[in-house]
Amino acid sequence: MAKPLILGNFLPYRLSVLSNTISQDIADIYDREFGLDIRQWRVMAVVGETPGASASEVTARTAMDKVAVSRAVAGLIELGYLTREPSAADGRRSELRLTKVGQGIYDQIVPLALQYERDLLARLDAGDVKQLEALMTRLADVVSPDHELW
Amino acid sequence: MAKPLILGNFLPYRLSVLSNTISQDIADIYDREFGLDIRQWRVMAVVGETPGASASEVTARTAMDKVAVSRAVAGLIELGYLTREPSAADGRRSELRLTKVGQGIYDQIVPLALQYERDLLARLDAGDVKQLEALMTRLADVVSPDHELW
DNA sequence: ATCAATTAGTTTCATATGTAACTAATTTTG
DNA sequence: CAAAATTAGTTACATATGAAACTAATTGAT
Repeated sequence: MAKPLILGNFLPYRLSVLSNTISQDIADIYDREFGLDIRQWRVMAVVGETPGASASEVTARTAMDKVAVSRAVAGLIELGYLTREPSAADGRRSELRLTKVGQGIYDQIVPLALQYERDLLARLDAGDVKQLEALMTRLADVVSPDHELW
Repeated sequence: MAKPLILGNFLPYRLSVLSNTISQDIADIYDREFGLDIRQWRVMAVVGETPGASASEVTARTAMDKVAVSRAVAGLIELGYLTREPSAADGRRSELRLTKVGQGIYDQIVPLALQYERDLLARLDAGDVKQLEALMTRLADVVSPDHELW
């Protein structure tokens, strides 16, 4: 008989369930504490890292599509967490920056996110964490060998 | 200064991008070759493993919600890949089984899926694969310690 | 310099999705 | 055993999502 497929042992499935569970856990925190969805948070994370980034830079660095970025940005401006200024150098682009309020939110979320990550990794010892990161890097390289940003 | 958060180094983010990329790759294969979406395929995978399973068994074993299972089942019956018979023991349940045609599709997909997995893991040596599985199991146990099915 | 092609970003539209409400069958409680 | 509570599954509704069309600005080609 041919080799059977047990969904629960199938790596892509397990990875998907694991990742979705984690993403949902984190989404619940962001939503409960700050009323943000994951996409909005990702935009804030990039803009917080790189003030003045444009929407297309955010798109390139978040694996989000440009429509999703556009909507997340609109929502964040609406909330008063982001500003958008036309780029002097290129009239098509806008430069995104956190407002004072947005920076305050950002400064609160970052430690929460890092804490979540620490809690997650607390069950693994330091060597395992290194190993996990190496494995993920290699897998990411297999599935999207052209992408050098992550 | 507080520790910064670099999205591209943040494990939950990396996991999400990796998993979504893999899921999308696979979804493209199923869609192109058989016109199935991921949810339909997952239902077929469970029913193929466990003929006579009910929709709620599928729900429990796929991390899908019951509405998604209901719709996937309806689509598969429509396609002629699945049959639904009321359970003699419990009139609320239906027993799901692959049709001949559905079984033929299933028998074609399983090797494709396993091949994809093999290709993915081909870059890792056998010890790394074991390690990856162990790490995923431990992480899954951290994020959903109550779920014993995966 | 002008026209074509590309890029940034938004809007539109059709579909996908999840929550909640619902029906029907079963189990539990008293 | 009758009423209440639970469970299986579907339907309805409101929102989320992505593909494609669109506008505006820039770059490239001639």
